[in-house]
Amino acid sequence: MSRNATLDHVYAAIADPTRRAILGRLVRGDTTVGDLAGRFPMSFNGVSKHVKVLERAGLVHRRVAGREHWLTLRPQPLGAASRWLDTYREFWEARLQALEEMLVEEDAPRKRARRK
Amino acid sequence: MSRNATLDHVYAAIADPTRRAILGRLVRGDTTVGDLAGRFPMSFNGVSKHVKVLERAGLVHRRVAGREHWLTLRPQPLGAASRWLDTYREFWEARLQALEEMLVEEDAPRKRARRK
DNA sequence: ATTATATTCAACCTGCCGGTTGAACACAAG
DNA sequence: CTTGTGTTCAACCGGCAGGTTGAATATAAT
Repeated sequence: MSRNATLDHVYAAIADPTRRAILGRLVRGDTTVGDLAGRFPMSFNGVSKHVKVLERAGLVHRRVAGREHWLTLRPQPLGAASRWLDTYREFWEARLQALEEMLVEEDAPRKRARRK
Repeated sequence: MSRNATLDHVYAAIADPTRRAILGRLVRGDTTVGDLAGRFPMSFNGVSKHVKVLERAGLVHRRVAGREHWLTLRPQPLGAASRWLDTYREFWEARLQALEEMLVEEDAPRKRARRK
């Protein structure tokens, strides 16, 4: 339950394109809030809030250095998120649904006719 | 851009524990809205809304049969979600961050002292 | 000391989310 | 045709999310 709360936060965090873009920048190295703010069509405070959401989800670590706040990617929670998705991997990989539909809509009528 | 909108919907959909539980039920076979409604401490309409969110994200397909609505898991969008996460896999697997921190907080002071 | 820079905090707005209730609709069964 | 069942639709509510602005805070530069 408390673990699920974290999973909630992580998925909610990466559901926003701005925040995914921030992670995309952070994966190439640490940076500051101000640097990020310059990269998005949004107020400084808007970006600052997004960073806070990522922090709450455990995806970003903040290190205060003088008046600048340096941000580091913390990718581990993404590992947990990916592991939950893995439960379903076999299902989308096999794509049994699509195959089954083809059978239902094309072959099945023939099969039924044959059985009769 | 239009693909990202889908990714937004998928992550937002699986950020809710009730919806993850619905997917967990659906992976074991098709079922109806009413059946799902019986499984959660929530009104029928509450569950119905969650199903609609999953549908919008392309994770559930609805087939109307008489007065019942049968739901099928559509796992493909989870594949897209997982693929985006894969970009970060190497980072959380290597866990270079944790190692680096240990160095910074333990060895680095000694190193600095030695250099002086 | 004053000014400029990097940032958060607080308040506010709009709109969506999770949830409820009550009505309406569609179909099945008597 | 009437009644019961499975479901959506519409309206509403409290709260949170994404965004803005304005002020406050802390540090650096002059």
